[in-house]
Amino acid sequence: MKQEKRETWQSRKSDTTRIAVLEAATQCYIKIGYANTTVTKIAEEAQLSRGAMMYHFDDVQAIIVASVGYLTEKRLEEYEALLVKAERQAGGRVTEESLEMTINALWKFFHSRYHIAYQELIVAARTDESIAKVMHPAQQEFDKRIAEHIRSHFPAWQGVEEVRETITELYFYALQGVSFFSLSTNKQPKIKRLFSLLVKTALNEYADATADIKEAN
Amino acid sequence: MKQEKRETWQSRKSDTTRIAVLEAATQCYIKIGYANTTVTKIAEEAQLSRGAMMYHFDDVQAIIVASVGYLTEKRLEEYEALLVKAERQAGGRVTEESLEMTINALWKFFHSRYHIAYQELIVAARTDESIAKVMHPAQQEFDKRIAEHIRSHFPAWQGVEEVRETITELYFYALQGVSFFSLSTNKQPKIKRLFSLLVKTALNEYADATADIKEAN
DNA sequence: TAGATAAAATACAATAATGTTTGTTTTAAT
DNA sequence: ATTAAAACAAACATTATTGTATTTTATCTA
Repeated sequence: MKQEKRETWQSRKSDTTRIAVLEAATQCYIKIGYANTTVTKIAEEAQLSRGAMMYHFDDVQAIIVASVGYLTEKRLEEYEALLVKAERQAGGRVTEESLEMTINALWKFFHSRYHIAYQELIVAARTDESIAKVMHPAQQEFDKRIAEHIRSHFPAWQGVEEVRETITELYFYALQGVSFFSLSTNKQPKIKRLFSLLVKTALNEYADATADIKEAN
Repeated sequence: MKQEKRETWQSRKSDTTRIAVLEAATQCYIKIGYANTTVTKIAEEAQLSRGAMMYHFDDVQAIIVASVGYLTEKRLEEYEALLVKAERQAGGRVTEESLEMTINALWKFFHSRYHIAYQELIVAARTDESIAKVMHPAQQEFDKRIAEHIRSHFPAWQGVEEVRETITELYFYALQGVSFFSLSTNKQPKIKRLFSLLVKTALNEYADATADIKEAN
């Protein structure tokens, strides 16, 4: 009994309102944090009455749960935009410059609006079953899409998938760590040194892995 | 007009109650998250009336702010216990085994009770000025103590401080990233691969740096 | 032992947050 | 033009949360 959804005036209006609410929620997570976010504040931010909001979402949980999907999507868009741009500038080769660009793009990603907001939900998910329940599959989907993206945009690593994956993980974890730590300290960590090491590590691993392949032939 | 604090019955009782409250707060951060923690829940967890609690702390903020100091201290204890133990088993050398032990100790640290609780406050500090105000100096103090600890317990890196620092940062950021990501996914990342790479990287950097020094002589 | 003080519990008041109900406006369909 | 339904707004009731004031209990000291 799947309802045919026509493109009516209402459905369009409803969609824009829903998005306005989710954007408002995002803004609340960013500005006042998940812990201080309330339906009232979200409604204010969306310039909407609470009643109107609750017409589109049953309760608070519904908004939060919808936020997970919304932010996952937005985050993916942001990631792809940033990394496609970096990749375009860098060309397809595995060089110091291209790796630096990749790292800088990742850096931007981990400091972007949507990721900051998502971080709040990640933390909330640890102790909130209903968030975790939607976040885990969403994160899996996200990982899958990222993996696809890397596969198709970094063809130089073809044949050394294992190494590529490990380097990818290292880069993600390290930058997530930097981004997170920067929340608790004022001092700028010596990012450049760290980035150089990350570049160097990738170059080494890549050289080793491709040498192994040539050797095998 | 500094009041001389004698070791009276009251002062002892007061101290144990304060600690009970801070432990209860910690437990709340861990079990229900910072966002859902209330004074009522903390009092329940501490098996204390709210009135009694508010006798020791002026308001919620006071408890949270005190938590930062308490957790910083506890976290440092935990860190030192774990890494001294690892270092003792590993001996003073820079080997694959010793680095693996160090990483495993760090892994445990980043998954420990107190660190998990502290993570909640790190996130809260981003949007709460009063928390950030005490957290930033606390974190600086923590970093300083860690640096001292590493200096005195990893003498093999003497003369290559720059590399040691960079590796330390890499290790901290990467493991913090892993710990944080594990909140949003069920899937165990391929930790072993990553750890191997971290070990390899440190060994390479160490070898390079010490070779440079010998060469210079 | 009586009075003073610290610690803890209880009771009270004010506010904030949520969810629900009811009412109003706007668009779509007949 | 009238009716139905969607979108939104406003008002209400309930509960949760905080902070404060008051009371009780326990310990110390003169």
